[in-house]
Amino acid sequence: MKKKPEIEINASTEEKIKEAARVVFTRKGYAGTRTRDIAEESGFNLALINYYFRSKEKLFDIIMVEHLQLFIHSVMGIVNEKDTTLQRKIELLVSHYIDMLVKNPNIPLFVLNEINADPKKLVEKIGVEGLDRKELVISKQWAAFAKANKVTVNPIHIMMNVVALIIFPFVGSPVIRNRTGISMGQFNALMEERKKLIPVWVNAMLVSK
Amino acid sequence: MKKKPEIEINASTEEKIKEAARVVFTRKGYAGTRTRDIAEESGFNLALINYYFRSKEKLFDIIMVEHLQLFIHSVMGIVNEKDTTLQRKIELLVSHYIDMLVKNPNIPLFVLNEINADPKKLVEKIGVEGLDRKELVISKQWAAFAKANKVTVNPIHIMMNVVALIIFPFVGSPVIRNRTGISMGQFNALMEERKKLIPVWVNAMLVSK
DNA sequence: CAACATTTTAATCATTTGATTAAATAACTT
DNA sequence: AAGTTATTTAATCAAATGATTAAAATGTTG
Repeated sequence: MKKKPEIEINASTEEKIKEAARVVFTRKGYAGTRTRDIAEESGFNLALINYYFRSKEKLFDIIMVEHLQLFIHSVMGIVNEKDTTLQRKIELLVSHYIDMLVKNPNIPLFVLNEINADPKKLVEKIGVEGLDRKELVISKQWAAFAKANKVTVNPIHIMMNVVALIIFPFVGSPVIRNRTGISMGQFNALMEERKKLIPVWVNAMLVSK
Repeated sequence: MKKKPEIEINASTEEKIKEAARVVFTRKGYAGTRTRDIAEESGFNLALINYYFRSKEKLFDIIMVEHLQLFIHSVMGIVNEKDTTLQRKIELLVSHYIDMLVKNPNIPLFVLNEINADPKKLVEKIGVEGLDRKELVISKQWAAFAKANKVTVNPIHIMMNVVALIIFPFVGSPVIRNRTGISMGQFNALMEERKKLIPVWVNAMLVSK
């Protein structure tokens, strides 16, 4: 027989192709990516891509699911902690996501795009349909906080705002950099500042009337 | 000779094709759009598209420039008013943009995408390189406001935040709707609320320390 | 209506692109 | 080393796609 293949054919080559696919797909999107681009980026022959992943779409799905999981799984850990306050969770989420986005600034636009292209296709692939938002620890914390502080605003607004303040600068980065003339380094420095600023802003929103 | 052609060949057909192109490009992006999709959407033959616009790219450029101008020109009017306060300008911008986005919810993702695909190509096409931000009325108003209220935060943050709070919900709409389960109608109602909320939130940010 | 210009179409090209195949090379096992 | 399996490649296919062409249909003018 053979030793162990079966599952892991050759982690090295396969991973190189995936990495190349990640780069190209994330930069150009599904429709904008040619299988040949991935071949070139990976340094391997075109047929290799199909040998390992059967089709462009299958490879894409793998990359996409990994991105989404990176996005979602980590958040669940924070959001469902029992002994972390609502405010502290926001601080953690902001800091955690900005760190991640500074390293992978193209992910948000890519993900938003492809979700937009086929909303239902992707939701099922990440296994989050099953969770009831109302059961999340953070939901209960919000309810308690809202009651105690007489906050009447729809929590969806707050959710949108937190996510918007974190993600939007990365999505709009080319426009922002062009309009303001700041460098990539300066941009990242601003993002670093936002780790502290966003929680303060969100707090200010909550107490504003 | 001929009557007046030269410039306006046939506004009706040409405009129908442009409208179809607008719809398809905005929904699927440049790479995701087939010239045949536009033909089908417009109801005309494929060759007509090339007859009127020579190529897919030329047609795309026209649509894109129109979108960007819709986005930018209107803002300039508001931003450069002499007799409107900073706070009032924010109210006007928010209200104006949300109205526009409720009608054209796909524009932001489309524009962000294509700018990302080729940042320099688009900037030149809208004729905004020439304007000096420091000379804008709103910039001076900001400087005065910041001094009077001892606001030290980089105004780029505030700019990003205002734009983020306005635009992000539309970019993230599929995710938001999926996660929260709200309908399109409820979503639009929330956007309507935001016209009043965002200025309040921005104000709260400015006075927060 | 005749002559001409404009508008629209069907048919066709040449590339691009996702995918397959068959064969060559490398790696591993005994 | 021989035999077997895994990996990689060059060559090729079929469908999709942007674009062109030549001709038909429609409209306009004198």
